[in-house]
Amino acid sequence: ENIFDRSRMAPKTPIKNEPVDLSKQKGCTPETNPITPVKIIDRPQPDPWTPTANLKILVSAASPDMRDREKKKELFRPIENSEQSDTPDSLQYDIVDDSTVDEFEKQRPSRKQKSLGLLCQKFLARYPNYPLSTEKTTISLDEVASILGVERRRIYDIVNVLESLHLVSRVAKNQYCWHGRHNLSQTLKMLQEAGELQYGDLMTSQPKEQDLEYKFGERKKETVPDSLDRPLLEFSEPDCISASANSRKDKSLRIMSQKFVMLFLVSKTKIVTLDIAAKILIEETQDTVDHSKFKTKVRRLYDIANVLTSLGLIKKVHVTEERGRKPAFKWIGPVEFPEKTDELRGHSPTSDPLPETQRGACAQYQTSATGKQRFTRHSSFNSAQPCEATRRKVSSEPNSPHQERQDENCSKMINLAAVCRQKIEEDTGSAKNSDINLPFSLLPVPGDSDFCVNPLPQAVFPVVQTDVPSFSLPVGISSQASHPSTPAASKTENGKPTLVPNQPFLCFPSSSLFMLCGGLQENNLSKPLPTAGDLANRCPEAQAAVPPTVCQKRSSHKCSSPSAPVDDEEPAAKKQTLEHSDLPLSLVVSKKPSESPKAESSPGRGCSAAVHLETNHLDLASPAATEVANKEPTKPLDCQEQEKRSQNKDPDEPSPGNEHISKDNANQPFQPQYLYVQPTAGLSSFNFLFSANQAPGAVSLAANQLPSLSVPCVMVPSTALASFPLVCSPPFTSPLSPVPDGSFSAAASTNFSMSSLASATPVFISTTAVVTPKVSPAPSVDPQQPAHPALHLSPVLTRSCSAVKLDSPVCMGHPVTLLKLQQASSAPLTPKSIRPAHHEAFFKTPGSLGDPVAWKKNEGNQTRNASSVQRRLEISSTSPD
DNA sequence: CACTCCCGCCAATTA
DNA sequence: TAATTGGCGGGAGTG
Repeated sequence: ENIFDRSRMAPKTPIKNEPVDLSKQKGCTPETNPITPVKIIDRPQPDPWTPTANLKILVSAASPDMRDREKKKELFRPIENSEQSDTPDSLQYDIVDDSTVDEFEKQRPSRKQKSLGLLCQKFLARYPNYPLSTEKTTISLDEVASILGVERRRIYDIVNVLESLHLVSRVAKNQYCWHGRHNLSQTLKMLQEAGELQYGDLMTSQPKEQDLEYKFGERKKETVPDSLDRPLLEFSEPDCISASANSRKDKSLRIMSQKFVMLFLVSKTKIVTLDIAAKILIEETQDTVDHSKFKTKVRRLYDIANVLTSLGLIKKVHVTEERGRKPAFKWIGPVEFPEKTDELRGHSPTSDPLPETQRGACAQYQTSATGKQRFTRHSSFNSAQPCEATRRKVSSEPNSPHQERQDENCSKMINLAAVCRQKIEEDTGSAKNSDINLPFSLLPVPGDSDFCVNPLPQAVFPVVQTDVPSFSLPVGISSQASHPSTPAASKTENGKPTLVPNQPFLCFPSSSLFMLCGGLQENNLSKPLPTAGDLANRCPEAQAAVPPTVCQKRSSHKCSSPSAPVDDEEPAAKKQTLEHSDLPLSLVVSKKPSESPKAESSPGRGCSAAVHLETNHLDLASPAATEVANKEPTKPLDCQEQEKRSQNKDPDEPSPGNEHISKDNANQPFQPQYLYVQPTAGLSSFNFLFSANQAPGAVSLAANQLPSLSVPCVMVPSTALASFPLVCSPPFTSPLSPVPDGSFSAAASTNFSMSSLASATPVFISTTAVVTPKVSPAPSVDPQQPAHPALHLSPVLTRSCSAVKLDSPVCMGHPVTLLKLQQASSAPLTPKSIRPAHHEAFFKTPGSLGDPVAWKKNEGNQTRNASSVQRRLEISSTSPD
């Protein structure tokens, strides 16, 4: 601390600048340090002020290796840091900028500055949310501690929590492996499931947490106690089997963290008060609850909460109960994945996705995106696991061979998705945690897909048909789609895309394609949609309340995908509803959350994908959908999702351009259509593509004119994509027949719209976005190529697309680019796709600039702190603005 | 005063 | 035995 003082005095100014000082400090530090044993001395002080710079110096001195690492890290930081955004506004650009921060903080290291939350942010800033699979980042505790200028003990606190969520795994002594959030959704899902088993009764049964508390008190012991640790462990480390030795570790922060998260996931309100959590946790551990224990537990919970807050998974709120006001935390992370998917899933059995695979896939994809290697590393994650295994135990590996295959195929998609997510998240994340963070998760998607699958396939097509006469195939497609419903089978089958030659539709391998939704706003509206009605009923409020325009705007902005769903009459309503719900969501737990009632799955998704699905269901569903819809879960989900979306979106945001578009769209018959393809079961990680329905609008192309087709989104399962080429036939005259690869489906879809429109261009754009897919090998069917696979689809498309879109895609290298592209497309259509926006973004092609704007707005509004990357994207994409 | 939660002692584990 | 992990709770900072 003494050191700090000095640093304060003099160094307060940005530290970085002056290495010299640092060096000096070093010398000093040892002396000063004497107090603490060895380690402490070196690093402690310097850090505080200019954590990074000083630390680095110190570190470098300490070991060359560290230096190198640090350098590397630094390089990354700017890009990766998006996370930071959440917290410190200033930080956004560079974490590195400690200097900036320092200025504020320099003055004195107040306690806040030393907070675990802040420390965690710094920590997280050093690593990408969605690291490319290729490189594993290893984390050296000593190094990090020195860099961050804290004692190791603190790093343990952070790492333990992160580990509980599988964001990192311990490889060896002092060595941790950074995984990022690729598996987060999966992990959360697991936790949710586990939580339901353990706490479900309590949480669910009780309307309010308060009640829960009471109940907990009663039940705690019963339900929780024994199982707690074990299950948790398992959850936490699905991969790894339960920890071998439970000893102390079991009860530690790691477990507590998981349990704590479980409580959120199980809670309807998504709000958990500290005292309740403490009680529950204590119970688990022990029956006797000493006051002291309680206090200790609460302390730990604060520690955990700080880390989770830094991750953007929860935020602090106050719950006012009868008793009084209590400190509590609200879950603002994704919620959907787990639950209900099962129901839907029935079909897609498999999907158990292996986190690993997903990861690998993602990584692969990314690489591919980069344009380089593709699949080079599936294993990366796997390897990671081993690490964990070493540490703890190895787990059984669920993975089956097929999964791997899928992985490959899917991986592409997944990667895209992952990339998109990252981008999105980054973008949004900074601004807003809640929605942003995990919008898509590979996992969730699958689940969604599942839902969708049943109803969707058929429904979708029909819808399309309704909307666009041109689509002759829809039916056929739908049939195909239905097949896919069974994931496993499909895979084997895959490869064969069903093509409908002239059809506007895309054909996916049965397995691959789940849903296609077309939303026609107006037109569709007219349609009788049983499902929609149902949906609407469910969320009647929303429907009524939400002004269409608004929704559209949002949708356009945010995500095409969501919007797309909206397109359909119902969807819009839903969206609206969602919005409403979302908006209302307030700290107060009870109220809104309740709405989402069960949204079991819904919430989380965050993923646009999920949304899509839902929407799709609704829309598509009309026929089948209704049935599906009937399923309670689905509905709620939809609602929730919508809500989420809505949340994400700000109604206000309206990007001018987008708005226009959206309006136009609204006016126009556009129908956003989504195509959702689900990967085979194996995919658990899914891929989805969205085509932006928005595209039409977004594109500005004449999209407005073109209203006829807009295929908002296409989601394709990775597998589908990869293995099967999707075929899109040009709906209309324009024959797009060419089929984009699965990956492209989105593109293809867009194309349709485009084609129909005549202004193929926009569509193409989307395609371009798709381009990334090319990464994937697509076995395909399509002639398309790697280079511009999607483009090939239609001649027209090819031209425009290839030329234009592709180029834009150039950006591809980074996910960011992709996003932008997507964004562009999105704008117009969907009324609200709040969340979806993300998705949209993905899908959106550069061409549709308008959308990007929307995005920007959305994100920008939402997140002030868009990460640098985000900004970049936005900027580039947003040019329109 | 209550809420947070930093800090670091010191025990359990591990190398 | 030394080092690493990490439980734990005193007590300080904040409002």
